[in-house]
Amino acid sequence: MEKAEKRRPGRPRSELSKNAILDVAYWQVMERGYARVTADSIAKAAGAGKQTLYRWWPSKAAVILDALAEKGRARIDRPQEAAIRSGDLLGFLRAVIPAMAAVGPVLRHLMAEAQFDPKLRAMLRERLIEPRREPLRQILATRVADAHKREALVSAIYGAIWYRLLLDEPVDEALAVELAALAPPAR
Amino acid sequence: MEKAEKRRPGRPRSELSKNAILDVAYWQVMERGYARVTADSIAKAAGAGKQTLYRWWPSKAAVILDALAEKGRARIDRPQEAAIRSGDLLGFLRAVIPAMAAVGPVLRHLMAEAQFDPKLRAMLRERLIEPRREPLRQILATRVADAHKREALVSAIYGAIWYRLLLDEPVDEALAVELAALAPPAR
DNA sequence: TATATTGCGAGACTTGAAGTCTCGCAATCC
DNA sequence: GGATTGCGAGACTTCAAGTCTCGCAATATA
Repeated sequence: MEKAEKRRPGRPRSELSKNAILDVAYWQVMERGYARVTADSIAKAAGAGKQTLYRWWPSKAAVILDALAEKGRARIDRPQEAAIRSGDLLGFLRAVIPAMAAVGPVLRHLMAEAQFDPKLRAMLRERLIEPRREPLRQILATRVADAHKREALVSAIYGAIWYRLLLDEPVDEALAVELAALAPPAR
Repeated sequence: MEKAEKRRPGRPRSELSKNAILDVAYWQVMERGYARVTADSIAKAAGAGKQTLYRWWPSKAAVILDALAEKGRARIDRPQEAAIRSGDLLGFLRAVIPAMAAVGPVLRHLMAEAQFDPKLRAMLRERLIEPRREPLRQILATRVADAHKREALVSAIYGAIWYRLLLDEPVDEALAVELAALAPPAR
């Protein structure tokens, strides 16, 4: 049902350009900072036309979000798997927090853009927020029985991290330790 | 030392224009929404020149922040005083959370702009964030002895509220109840 | 009163990036 | 071979932020 339309007439989408755009978006944003990356600079450096970018993504921010989500899958989610299986909250936070801090400047700008753009907000929730929230829920499942309480705790933990990122306050291992202590002990 | 320079030569700042600008900024942003308020629209409606606005504030966002902080003092801080004195965390959150939710759309946009502008970020912390954080610290003082733990809890509580505001998730009384339960009971 | 100084409203102007449009060429399907 | 869709290149449009300029108003000092 998805792939029924696999072969449409006309020239197919260039995977080469797609990958080049995502790659350039990621590196430019890391090296120059979000503000100094433009749709033009991405397209130019990727050897692509600006239209090609806008054909597949609705905005510049969407490209960067996509690029970050791509990289994140490999760099963030893998290291956490052990912690998730063993319900090790502290271990989980010790992996998540430095990873988020490392891309903090990008995250903060994406969150900012998302405030002006509901579509991007939905995309952000879907690609970055929710995928990280679910594992935390699993870890907390054995400690907090009530679903509402659990959800509030999820908001408190990720909320604290985002809050500090957005306000230029320390996002470090000490925070991981304190946040881990917020949850009731495993039973 | 501050007011020694009270009388400088030249025409003094017009308090009339200043107040008109702050007032218009507040109401326009409430009625039209942040995105549809421009420096021009504020100046026009306030019967002021755009230069007058930029002479006293560094950016459009700074005006709106100032306007919001002004109103906030009366509407938010007053009702909380009783809760603060009695160390009533739940009462405090029951006052703060609806107040923040009521101006949520403005808060979210200010936080967003602040991500692109370090000066505005400092102003935001100073005018909106810190003044609300201090009372919470006082309430928690009797419950959490360790200063680092207390600070983490402050980040968790306000973080959760902001996180939900920014992500369009419920910021309501239920959240107040759950967040209040995060703190250890008063001794 | 005279002069220097600073603020005022009005509005023209500059800037810069986001997003759109157009062109001629390339790759694919039928 | 014709229809269709994507491509790179780059011109073009749009829009709001912020600056500049002008002539006038209000204050200080002399």
